[in-house]
Amino acid sequence: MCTYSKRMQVKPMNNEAADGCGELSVIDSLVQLSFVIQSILGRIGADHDLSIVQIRLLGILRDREPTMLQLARHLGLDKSSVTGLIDRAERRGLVERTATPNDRRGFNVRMTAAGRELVRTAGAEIERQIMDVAASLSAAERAQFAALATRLIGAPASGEP
Amino acid sequence: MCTYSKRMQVKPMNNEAADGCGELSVIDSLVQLSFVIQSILGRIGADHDLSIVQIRLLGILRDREPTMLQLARHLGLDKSSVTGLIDRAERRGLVERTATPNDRRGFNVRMTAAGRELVRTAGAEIERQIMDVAASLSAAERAQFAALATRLIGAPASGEP
DNA sequence: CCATTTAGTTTGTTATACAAACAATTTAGT
DNA sequence: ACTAAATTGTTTGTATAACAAACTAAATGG
Repeated sequence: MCTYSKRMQVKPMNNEAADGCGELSVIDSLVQLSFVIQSILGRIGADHDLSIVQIRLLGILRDREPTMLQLARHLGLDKSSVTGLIDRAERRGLVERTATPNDRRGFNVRMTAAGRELVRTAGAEIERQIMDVAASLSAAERAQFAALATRLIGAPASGEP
Repeated sequence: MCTYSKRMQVKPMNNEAADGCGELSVIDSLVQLSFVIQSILGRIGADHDLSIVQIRLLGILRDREPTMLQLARHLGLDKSSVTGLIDRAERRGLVERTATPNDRRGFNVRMTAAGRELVRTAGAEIERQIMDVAASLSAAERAQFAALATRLIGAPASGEP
């Protein structure tokens, strides 16, 4: 038997690895694939002292300057968690709080030049490593995969409105 | 432009959502998909007071009784981290340390009945929610997706031997 | 102009992860 | 057999991460 128990693992225990296991179910393949990708993100993040949440933060700030609360919503975190997240990022000079025009309470969060630089290099590494994974498919298959995955992502995911 | 900056986000900021964005690149689709899945795992885990690592732990223990060190390797954690992980799981009665036959230093870690019960219910919920996501594809497309994903997972992922 | 929201921070608690130092065993070398 | 070296886990100290509840300051609505 080779399905269920593998679902939660990044890598199978023995080296009767992915192939020795035949075709995975959609569910298993989705879960395992997510761990493979997250593990790449985590490893490259760690190389640059970035957690996955920080990587996501920088990704969001790439073309936006949201308020703390907007960040909290988009990251799915409590606002108090975002305070700490931004504190640490700001201490490292990756990000800065700027005053908002109309509201003297809130800030907008903006990425600094240093932050952009870091995103650029880390992003390139991530791109490279994921491309390595994707290289096991032909160009046509990759396109097909991307098309299917895009539709999967489009699904409401059983949460918010 | 709609590719790069979206890569690190779970959900796009505005609701010009996934569709409004056209086809994602393989890289973007992989990263986003991984966040969708991880978010499901995280949410259901949270419902049962389980972190994603704990979910993985229970998944591994489903059909194995590894030593602490084996667990550390398979989870990609330091051995000292595993001590804490197992301590907490043991305190909750999900897991227990058992003596190993030949080595008086080490233990094997075994899931308890309570642990199995929890895995069963949480696993079913995860399965359901991921199936909801997968439901946006036809059965044939799901099979196709699973086939492609299985091959992606088979790729060495640029780490260990 | 006061009552209520709203935006963020502070405080306290818990989980998580690592590294370095340590204890107890096992394994090797001779 | 007996010591030296390696292995298995735990402990200790530090940092990040996340939450919830209490709190401050500013905006909004009657």
